[in-house]
Order: sequence, then structure tokens, then C-alpha cells
Amino acid sequence: MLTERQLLILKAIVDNYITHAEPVGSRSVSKREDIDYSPATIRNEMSDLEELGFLEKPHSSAGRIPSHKGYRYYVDHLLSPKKLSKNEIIGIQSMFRDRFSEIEQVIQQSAKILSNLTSYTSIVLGPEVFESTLRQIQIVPISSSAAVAIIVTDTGHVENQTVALPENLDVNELEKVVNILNASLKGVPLVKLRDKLTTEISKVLEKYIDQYDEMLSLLNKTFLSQQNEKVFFGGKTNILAQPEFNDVERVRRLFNIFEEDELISRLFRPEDKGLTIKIGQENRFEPFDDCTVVTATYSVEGKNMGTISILGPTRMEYQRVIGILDYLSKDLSKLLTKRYQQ
Amino acid sequence: MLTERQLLILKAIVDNYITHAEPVGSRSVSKREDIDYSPATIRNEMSDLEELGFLEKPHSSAGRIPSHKGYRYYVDHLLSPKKLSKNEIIGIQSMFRDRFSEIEQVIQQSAKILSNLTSYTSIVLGPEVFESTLRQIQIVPISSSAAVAIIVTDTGHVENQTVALPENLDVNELEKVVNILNASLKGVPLVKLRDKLTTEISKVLEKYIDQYDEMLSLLNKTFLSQQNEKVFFGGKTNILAQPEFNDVERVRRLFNIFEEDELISRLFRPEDKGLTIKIGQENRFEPFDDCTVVTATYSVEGKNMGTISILGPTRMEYQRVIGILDYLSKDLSKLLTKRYQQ
DNA sequence: TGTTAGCACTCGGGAGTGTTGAGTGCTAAA
DNA sequence: TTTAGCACTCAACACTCCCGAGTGCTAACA
Repeated sequence: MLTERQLLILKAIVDNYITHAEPVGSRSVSKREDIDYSPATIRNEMSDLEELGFLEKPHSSAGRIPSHKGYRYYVDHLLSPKKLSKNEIIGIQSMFRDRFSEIEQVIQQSAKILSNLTSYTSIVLGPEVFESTLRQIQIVPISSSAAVAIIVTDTGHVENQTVALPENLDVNELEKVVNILNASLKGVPLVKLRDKLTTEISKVLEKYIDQYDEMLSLLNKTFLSQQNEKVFFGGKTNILAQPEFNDVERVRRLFNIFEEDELISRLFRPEDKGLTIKIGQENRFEPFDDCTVVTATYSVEGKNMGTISILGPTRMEYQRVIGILDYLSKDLSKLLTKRYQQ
Repeated sequence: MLTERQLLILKAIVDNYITHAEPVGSRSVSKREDIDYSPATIRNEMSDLEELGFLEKPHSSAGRIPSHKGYRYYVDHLLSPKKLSKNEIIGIQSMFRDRFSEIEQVIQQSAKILSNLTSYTSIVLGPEVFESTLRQIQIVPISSSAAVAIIVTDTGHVENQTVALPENLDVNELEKVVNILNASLKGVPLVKLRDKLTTEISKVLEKYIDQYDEMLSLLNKTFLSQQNEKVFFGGKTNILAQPEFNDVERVRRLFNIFEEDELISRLFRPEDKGLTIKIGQENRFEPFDDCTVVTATYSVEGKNMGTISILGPTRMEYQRVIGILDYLSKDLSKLLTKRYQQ
């Protein structure tokens, strides 16, 4: 168990390193107002803190920097929640001004606000597709042999895919198919569409539709669509301003990761609701070994909708980030609840 | 007018600099097989070429590098078109294997192929929206107060937008509106939708529809959608491998530009058909002052559809890039023509 | 016994210096 | 006209030196 004074010093060092990004020496700690021990005393404590694994030395004659364990302790025990400033609240509120912009736009906007306020990179995952259900399906021919299949979900999300039409298709037949689908699939979760198609629907179609085989393969194609939740970024390049990323090779690796939506949505999907903080190796993903990911979920009526996250260096302004993320996720939940319930 | 020998030397220097990214000295030029003059002779010619503005010296005791004028001359006069290698052709063909994937997927795929083959960054602009016309419009309610408006174009492109519904809306009314729209707007270019709405349609609606005002504002909202052509990237991070981009601040600026679709689509829209090469300041965009942009257009039946471009350093493998871009744009045109005509 | 002053020690980083080698430009000879 | 020869230039690199920020240890002090 750490002593009062050790806590004080640990907090001072982490605070200082977070703002200045440079190893913290005993002298600068002893100069702080809330601390009046001599540098020598501080040094002794620092040495102990290092032994306990909370601090590290980049090299023998430098100051100390927090270890991952140090950050973890700082986050878990030393952080007093901080109210948002007026500006921050105003910034967030402005997002809700345009009341009826598209839901995806709202989410995209959240990502932007988040990155602006924190000056890190934000990642927002849209509503998880596998939770949403079919509202309507539509097949619009665009030529004699191709059509666009459109799926609208209950969350207002639209997916579309170009599919080949069977030759000599009767347009009325197509209409019949669409009607059958809409009658029997409304409210079915997207992930179950293919099941339903092969079990129930195919029988009905067989009965009423001429070009049964072709139709079935067409529909199979339609329901195959990716079904990934959407990934929105805010301030992709913000993180480059951090001295930790002053190396093009690192930037390259990071941005390669950014390109892979699937990887991103796996990495940033949280295990549970609420706010989680993953520091360094806790991410279990080597390229993020000295990054911190803070994730919050947003939800509608207790149903998890998606997540909003911040990606930054382990040397992150935890207090601000947590405050903002917490506030924003709740506000977003409120806003979406309003939307969906109406 | 340059002498035979000067041409030979200029070409040698540009070739060499393109592959090695280092200033070229007289000795290394004289060692080439196709050149047998002594370094001293070469030096004299190089000095002349510098005076003429085709070459530059980074500093007094370094070799020469091509100036923008040098590249321009090289591209215009010294480049022999080169056939694609088998691998390259196979790579491109593989793109067409999945015959009925979405058209946007094909275009996205082109971008990827392009960047893979060239190891630069590729930018592909989708079909220009203002050329496409309305195929069908659909308004799907997702709650009592919100709906998704969906517009399908003749090119198979789908746009959607969430809109607010008037209170106490009669669903039948909505259906009537949609029917009217579909009957009278099919084939109208997207850019003219709003015009048509205020001129012709509004009168019809006024006659048949109860909640006229609310409906009109709803439709206005629907037709307001961005109408930008889509921007696809391939190998965004490829360009970071170029030594020219070994500076995080530069990378930051570049990627900030990448984020702005509108800027990108303005920058990469060509003035005319065919292949254009913009070297350095010819781009008239300061951040691209030492980049080259090679752009080709693809089209269907002579109608310009979009563009495919390569962004790389001025020190670019022009020959390869031109060959690939030329081939790919033609193949893409062919493919799309097939699609649209069916 | 906890705290602090004093001091020797460490080490990264910046400034200064010398050397190397690739390259140039000029001159004079072939 | 071409080329060999030579003096000159300059970036890059290695080397040294020194400074200063910081540490750890010890001994003295409250």
C-alpha cells in the first residue's frame, strides 16, 4: 500500500509528464506548491516508486516517467472527476442543433466533436448491425440485367447492393417477390435473413414464382452484404501532433490499421457497458502498446447501440478525456433515444 | 533545342534519380552502357543543362537532380510507352472476376489495384453525380416522426437521408406523394430535382395532398443531399514509403487534405478527357508542389464518368504509371459500358 | 527516525573539429 | 572537341568535449 506522500508524488509526476511529455526530475516535483519536501526526499520516494513498478527511467541520469502500472494506478485511484468547461459543453450541444440530420451524420459529428475537444483521434462505431431488424426491402432495376437491392433497417440504416437479374425477367414477378419478402421479413434481425430465406421464404417463393432458382440466388446475394457496423473517425491526424508519433514508419503502421474497418471495429468493441480504459499492453494489440484507448458505449433503452472511443498516447489527459467521453456518450444516448422512440 | 547528347544525358539523369532518389553525379552517368563519354564531358553538358533549367543542384558539391522543367521535358519527349508486364495485366484482370459485385465496389477495387501496382497513392472519383438521373425515389418511415428518403440513380448509386415527418401524417398521403414523384421525376438529372420540385411538382402536390407545406419542406430536405461524387482511395499510406515524405509534419498536412473529400474531388477533376500529367507547381496547389498527379478519365459511350489518378512524388516512375493508368482506365470504361448497356 | 544538504557520478545532447568522399569547375593537353 | 588532371566545395559522419539535469549515496541535522 502506498503512503499518502507517495500518492502525492506519483500524481505530481504523472500530471507533469502528461502535460510536458518529458521525464520529470525530483527538483521540479519539489517546486510544486502542494509539495514541500526537498528534492532529496522526493528522490528517495521516487526510487521506492520505481522499485514498486509505478515509475520508469528512460536512462540513468534522466527524470522518471510513469510506467503502464503507474498510469493504471493514477487512473484508478488518483483521478478526481472533473466537470466540463462551458466551452466544452457548448461545443457538444452545438452538435444537436440541426435536429433532423441523418442519424449517421449525428454519429459522425460526435466523432468530430470528440476529436476537436480532446485533440486526440476518436473512433465511433455505429449501431451494431446484428442488433437491427429489417424495416423494408426494395429491388430497383437499373437495366435489363442489373438491379439495386436496398435494405432499410429499423434504425434508419440503409444498405444497398447491385445484383444481377435473371434473363427475361418479368418485372411483375420481381414485384411479387419483393412484396412477399416485405410481408414476411419485416422485423427480422438482419443476421437471420439468410436463415429465414432458406427455411420459410423459399417454400412460398417456389409456389408463386416462376424463375424460382434465379430469384433465390439473387436474394442470397442480396442478404450476403457485409453487415459490419460503420466506423467513423474524427481527427485522424490529431494523434500525429503527439511527440510519440514523430516517426513516419510508426505513422504508416497506424494509418494502415485505420484503413481496416473490420480490425478497428474488433479492437474498439468493448466487452461491457460503460467506460473502459485500456492502457498500453492492456489493449492486447502490439501496435497499441504505448497507446491508451478510452471507450464508452451509447445505448437506447439499455440496448447497446455502439461505442465512442478515444485513441491517444498512454501519456493522455485522462481526466479531460474521461469527462468528455462520459458526458458525450450520455448525451448521445439521450438524443438517439428521442429519435428512435418517436 | 537540345542536342542528341544532351537528351541522352538528361534521360539518364532522370531515370537514375527516379530509381535511386539521390542526386546523380557525372561519373555514374558516364558509367552507363549507352553512354561513353568521360565524366568531364558529362559535367560540361550537365552544366549546360542546368543553365537551361532542366537540372538543379541541391548544393555545390552534389550531383544534379531534375527540375520540374526537366521532368516535364522527360515526360513530353523522352518517354517511350512501355507495355505492361504479364503480372500487371493479370492483376488488373483479376479485378473483373467477380462479375456482379456492386459498381462502386469495382471502382474501389480499381483504386486498390492501381495503388498496389504502382506503390503510390491512387485516387478514384466515382461517376459524377450531376450527370446521373433519378431512377426511383422511396420514403420509408422508421418511426412516427422520422423516415429515410432513398434516391436511386440510373447508375445504380443510392443516396439516403433521414428526414423528419410531419405530425399526424397519413401514411397513404406519403405513398401518394412518392407515387407522384416517381411518375414525374424519373429520368430527371439529380441536380435539377429541386428546380422541378418548386416549379412543376409543387403545383400537383398542392392539388392532391393535404399536408402540403410540410411535405414540400420534407422533399426539399431530401433533395438537398450533398451530391458529391464519391472519392475512393487506394494505398493511402503507400506514399509514406517515399523518402520525400520522411517528415511527420508533411504527412500530417497531406492526410488532412485526404480527409476533405470536396477538396480532393476538386483537385483531381481533370479539365479534359484522356491522360494528363501535372508536375509540381502545375497542380496549382501548394502542398502538392513537389508531387506529381497523373490523371486518366474513364467513360461510357463517350460520356465522362469519373477519373482515376495517381499521386506520387515528382520523382515518379512515369513510364510505368502512365502505362498502367492508361490500360486500367480503358479497361474500366469497357467494363462499365458493358454494365450500363445491358 | 525521518529529512535534507552535499557531493560524486551518469548520461544525453549540443557544439566544435577533423576527415572522408563524392562531386564540381576550370585549365591545359591530346 | 574531348578528356585528364587538379584544386576546390560541401554534406555526412565520427570523434571529442563539455554542460546541465538528474540520480544515488552518505553524513549531518531536527
